[in-house]
Amino acid sequence: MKPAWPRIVAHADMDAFYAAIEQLDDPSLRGRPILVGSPKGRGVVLTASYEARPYGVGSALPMAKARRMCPDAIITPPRFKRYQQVSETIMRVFSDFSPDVEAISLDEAFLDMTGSEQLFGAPEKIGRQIKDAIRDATGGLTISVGLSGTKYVAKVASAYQKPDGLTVVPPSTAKAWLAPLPISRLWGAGPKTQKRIHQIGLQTIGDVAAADPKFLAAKLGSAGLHFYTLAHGEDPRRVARRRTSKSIGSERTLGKDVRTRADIEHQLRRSADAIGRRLRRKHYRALGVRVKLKTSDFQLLTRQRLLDEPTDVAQNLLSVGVDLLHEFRHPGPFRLVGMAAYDLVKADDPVQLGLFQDRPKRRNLEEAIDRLAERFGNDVVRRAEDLCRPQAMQIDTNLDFLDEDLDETGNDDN
DNA sequence: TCTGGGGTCCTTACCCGG
DNA sequence: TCTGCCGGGTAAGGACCC
Repeated sequence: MKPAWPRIVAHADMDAFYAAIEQLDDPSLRGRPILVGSPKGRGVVLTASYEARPYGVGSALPMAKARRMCPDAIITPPRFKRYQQVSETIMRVFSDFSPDVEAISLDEAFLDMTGSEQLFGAPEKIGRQIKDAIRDATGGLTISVGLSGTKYVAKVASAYQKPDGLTVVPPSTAKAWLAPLPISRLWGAGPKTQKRIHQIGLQTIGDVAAADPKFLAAKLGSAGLHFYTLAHGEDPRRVARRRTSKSIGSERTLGKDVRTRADIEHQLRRSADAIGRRLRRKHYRALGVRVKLKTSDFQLLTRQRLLDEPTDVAQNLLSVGVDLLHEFRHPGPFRLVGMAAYDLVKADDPVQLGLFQDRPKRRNLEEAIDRLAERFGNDVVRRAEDLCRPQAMQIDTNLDFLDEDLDETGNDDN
């Protein structure tokens, strides 16, 4: 069988994930409008069931407002542990279809299906089988699937006929298929950017495709060229497994704004404890601490600092955080207090840990590995890493050869 | 009772050393 | 020695995504 498309990318996205799980677990909720989110406090709707959406409610809407718009809705607090469980189930299903699964969130992933037609048939058949497998594995949850030749088009396709949708866009027709869609379907263009694009007179993705790329770059910066590429149905990004986290944070919007140093420090301690626990569980250590305060008028302020030594101890994070508080000039009050650990190194990776003081070298190493992963696949690189680690420990004083490798492969990007 | 919490990436400003 | 320029690194903020 000859491959019909050069690449096959699937994007699979669960329908109203949290709300659908609540309805699955409690049959009395089925067919009724559900809002998942905290019923009290200053929260927002995390997910609205499809029965609630005709009332105009959806994700990110303040809960208080959503209740007014949809008074009959049943509000259920989120059960993230349960969602995590179901997520593991669906990710396992995805991995039955492809070794290259890129999880975007709990309920959404890209699957590189290139070369799997012998196994699963044509793209449409692949999509059907994914949908069926998810329904069987979860006990009835539905998923929407999009298939095309690039991540971007697959992503737009999966949203095209939600819920329970299946949309196949052959790469040869991708550009024409995208053309009539509104700017809001440009992945990466949020409210601010959409407004700017409208202001330069463009309404549809087709308008962006037809525009002069130099004009787009002048108006939107590097994002302009990116959108131009997407609008042509092109997207060089590969389906790639997430490697390592860049930061781990914990923040909380308080029921009541805080002003005193003691109250703020109390919140910081909560965050530091949570972050420390997650760092240790995931075997990370942090080399940077960032404190975040949001004023009552929604101004977001941050202060950060690099550490001398990597840590996963809450008390260490906290003492830096408390110290950083002195650098904020704003008198408050604050509605949110948060903290994040950044510049993470793997505690169980002696190479990374040994290099912790040499940030540039560490970054080079990470970049080089990413490039290799892109070229040869994640599994090959993982195995190579395992093989090389003991030897790398011996030569960790000199990793300049990696820079040379990067130069040689530098042309492959385009 | 009007605006979450988890992240990522990009831009800009500034400092510093060569 | 002074100045300008450049590039790297860090910090702060902003936009975006789910």
